[in-house]
Amino acid sequence: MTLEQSEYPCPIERTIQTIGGKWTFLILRNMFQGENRFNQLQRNLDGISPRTLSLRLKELEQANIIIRNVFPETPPRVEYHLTEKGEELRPIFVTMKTWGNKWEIMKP
Amino acid sequence: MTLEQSEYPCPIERTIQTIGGKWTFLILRNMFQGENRFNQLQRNLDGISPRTLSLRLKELEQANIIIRNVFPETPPRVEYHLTEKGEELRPIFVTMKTWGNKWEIMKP
DNA sequence: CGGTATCCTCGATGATACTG
DNA sequence: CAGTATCATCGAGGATACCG
Repeated sequence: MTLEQSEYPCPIERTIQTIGGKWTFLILRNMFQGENRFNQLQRNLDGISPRTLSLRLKELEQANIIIRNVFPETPPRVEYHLTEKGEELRPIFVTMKTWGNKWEIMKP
Repeated sequence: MTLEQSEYPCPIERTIQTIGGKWTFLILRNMFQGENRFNQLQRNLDGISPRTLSLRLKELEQANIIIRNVFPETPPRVEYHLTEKGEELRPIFVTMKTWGNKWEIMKP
C-alpha cells in the first residue's frame, strides 16, 4: 500500500487528529487495558485535570470511538467502553509500540 | 502483543511525540512520497510557514528520522532523506491510513 | 534557494472551587 | 462519583521581513 496524498480528506490526517492529542492516546491506551471509569482514568493519567479528561472523553464519544454508559445508582457510576471503531485502533498502537521499543530515545 | 503501561518511558508516547505534531506527520508523509527539498515541501504543505517547517525539520533531524544534505552549489540545494529509523515509521502510517479509510468521518 | 529574526495571536490545558 | 464553571497561563504556530 502506498501513501498518496491525493485523497481528500487525508485518512492519515483524520486518524492523527482523532488519536494524536496530548492526552487522547493515553486515555485510549488505558482503555485498551480495561480502565473505563472517570476517576480511575484520572488517577492513571498523572496530571490530567477533570476538565480536560471530560472534554477528551466527549470528543471520543462524538467520534464514535467510545460509548458512555450511565448506571442509575448512588453514588453514580459511569463506564466508558470502546466501540468496534475504537477497538480497531489497537493495531495502530501496537505498531507504534513496536517502533518505539526498537528505536529508543536518541538511538540512531 | 499487549499494551501494558508499565514500560518507562512509554514507547507509544515517544512515538506519538515524534510524529504526532500538527505538521510533522504531514512532512513525513510527503517524504515517504519522495519530496525532499525545502521549498518543495513548503509548497506541498499548504499554509506552513518557513519558520515552522524549519523547526520541524530540525526536530526530525535531531531525532535521527531524517538526514540533511547540503550541496555546495548556487543557488544552494538542500535535500532531506529518511534514515532507516524514519523509513520504519511507514508501517504506522499505513496502519493509520487503513483505519482512516475504513472509518470515514462520523461513520459509526 | 533555503532558511532566520521578530513580533503577535490563540487555542489547548492547568488550577481550583463547586455540585447533583 | 462524575463531572461543570471560571479564570489564568503558556507555548506552538502564523505573518512578515530580511539574509547569505
